[in-house]
Amino acid sequence: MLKLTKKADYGLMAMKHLAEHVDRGACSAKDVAEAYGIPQEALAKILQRLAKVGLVRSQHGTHGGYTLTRDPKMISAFEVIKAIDGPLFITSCVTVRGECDQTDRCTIREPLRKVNESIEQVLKNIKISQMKEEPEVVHQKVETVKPAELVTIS
Amino acid sequence: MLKLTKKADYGLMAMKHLAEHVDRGACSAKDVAEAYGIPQEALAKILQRLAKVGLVRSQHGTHGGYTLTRDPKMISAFEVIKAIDGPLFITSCVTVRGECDQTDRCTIREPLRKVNESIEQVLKNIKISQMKEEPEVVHQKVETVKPAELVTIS
DNA sequence: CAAAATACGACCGAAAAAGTCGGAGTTTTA
DNA sequence: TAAAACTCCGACTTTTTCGGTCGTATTTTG
Repeated sequence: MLKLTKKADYGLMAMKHLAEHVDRGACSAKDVAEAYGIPQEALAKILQRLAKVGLVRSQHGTHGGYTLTRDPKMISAFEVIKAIDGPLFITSCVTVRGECDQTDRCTIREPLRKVNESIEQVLKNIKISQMKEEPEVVHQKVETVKPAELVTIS
Repeated sequence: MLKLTKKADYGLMAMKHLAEHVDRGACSAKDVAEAYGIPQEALAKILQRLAKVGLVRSQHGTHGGYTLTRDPKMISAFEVIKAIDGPLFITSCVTVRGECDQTDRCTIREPLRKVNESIEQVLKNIKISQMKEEPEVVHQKVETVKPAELVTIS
């Protein structure tokens, strides 16, 4: 629950790897897979999806592989995750159509949508270039819901 | 991916329902289930978990059911979700032991842990009493990671 | 005692996730 | 230029998780 898939995980690792090796030209799926102990074919499929949405460029043949198409400072974790796992929704109520598929009596749709937006914002703010161990933190404004004192029930 | 389970969804709906009917005494699982079109047995099991962790109090027998044990202003969505789905981790790398089970070569563990904390904070800040349609938003400080300009790779 | 409600565990089918296999396309090189 | 080496690409299978159901026992009320 509320967990990234391993594919998204792998994707982020791969993107970070590519970001660290921009000087060395293209990295093959095999290279990246071996570097982190990821099944090669699994990673290949992930990189294919990233290529499809244009986050990386693929190169066939000997010495081929994948390269970033953009500065890693300009690529957010959100983009990578979305490309691999599809649009993320915190709850089954919040679908692409903005509709609650099960019942129209669902009353928590809107507040959860706000939470969803907050999480999206967090993921959009972290970039591939920041994916290092022990990043420092700053205080930054993120949209969240009103404190309890201001909205009451019954 | 990054989605709440339906169980957690149901649990939040039920908690909100209980919060709106504190005056009417206990609500049975059947009542709540019928109100939102949720399978009764499924919801019962969820309410049992909430009872186990002390978020609601259960009452056997005729006119029995469940009641909140606390002011809904003091119950966060995080507590409810955690009770139902267990501790939430944004990635498979971040386990209870803080260890990456698959490989120690994982290099994105720490940044994702920070993201995880940010999301926890968002969920801790939203309370059951706020679970109404169209809540207004405010700007609030949430810990997030450093902007791209300040941390670079390679 | 009978009715109403919770408590608990086992079970099953469907859906999603994780991983595997064979094939197609490029580049290199002899 | 043709074969070999290397890589990407898409379909398929296995495994796990989720969602829901059923059955039985227990507790309380009328």
